Amino acid sequence: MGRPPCCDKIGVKKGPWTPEEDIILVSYIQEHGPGNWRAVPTNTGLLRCSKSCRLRWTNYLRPGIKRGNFTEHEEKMIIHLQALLGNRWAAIASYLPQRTDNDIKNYWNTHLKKKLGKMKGHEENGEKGNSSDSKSISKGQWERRLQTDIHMAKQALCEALSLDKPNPNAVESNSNLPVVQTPTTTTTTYASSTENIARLLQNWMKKSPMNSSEAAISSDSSSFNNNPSVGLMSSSSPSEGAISTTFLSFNSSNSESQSQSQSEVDHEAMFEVPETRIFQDERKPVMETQMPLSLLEKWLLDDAAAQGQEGDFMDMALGETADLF
DNA sequence: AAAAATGCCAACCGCAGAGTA
DNA sequence: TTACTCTGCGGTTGGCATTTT
Repeated sequence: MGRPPCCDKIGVKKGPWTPEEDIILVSYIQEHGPGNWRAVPTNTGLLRCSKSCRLRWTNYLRPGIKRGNFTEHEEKMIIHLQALLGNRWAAIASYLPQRTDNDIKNYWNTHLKKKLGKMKGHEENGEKGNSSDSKSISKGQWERRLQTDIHMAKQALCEALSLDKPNPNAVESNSNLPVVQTPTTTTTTYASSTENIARLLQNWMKKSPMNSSEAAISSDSSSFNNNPSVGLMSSSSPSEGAISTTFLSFNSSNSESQSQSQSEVDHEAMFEVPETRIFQDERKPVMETQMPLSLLEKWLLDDAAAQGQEGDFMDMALGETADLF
């Protein structure tokens, strides 16, 4: 018996989402929280498969997503992370809390790959004289890189496990984070759509007998706490107080790490509506939103420094990209 | 101004792993 | 243990937008 299709192809709509569909989906998630995607199409009447709903939410409708141009720093992050992690876009995206894996993947495929390709070509032209040397070096570097990747994976695992405990450095290191700023003024065709959604959503909120925060509180608390670290804070007692604490922690973590960027991000104005911000980063563990860059930079900088024999890894990684900027 | 080429990105597809009965 | 469902992930593609000819 073959694998059943993820959804019944008959009667399932495909293609771009309409603002109306977005509203329905957002409204539903606002009430029930993300998750249980299987139930979404049946409960909402959307003629979409569950996968499509999830994808739409995680890649587009989820609050806290930054759209538009990538900053120089984000570019560097992606390039370095791609060198470290390969095409594991979800893992890379976890270090760029406001970006989706799809976004990063697209950006890599459309911009950075070419950029690096050009760079490489340029370097090869410039270094024709000692090409044999560089070949042998690069071979050795590849071996070292593999070893380093393994080492880093181990280290990451150790660090991730240790992060289950409260990390006093997390907030502090967070303050050192370069603030990711993007003048997201890109106006896509969809922007107008989201504005429509914003308007309609606001109407919906006004009309709704129960305001959104109440809806959020009255809904299943676990639905907001898909991520384990948040769940730890409130799952033991899904009381209103506990949930409020969770929301506060959401907001505080965001305001600390993203206050500047948040204020500058003008996209998706609808999600600046306070009620909806409770969704912030529902997909990303708080741990990651609080200290993604510090951890990464720790790898990038400390690890190489601590292991003198592998110091050229960073040289290589940075050297490959430094001239890009 | 129109056609062709290229770029870009939202969305789809299929596989794999985790969870569950 | 097994079969099944659900979800997440990465690769790919279709179609719209923009640029070039």
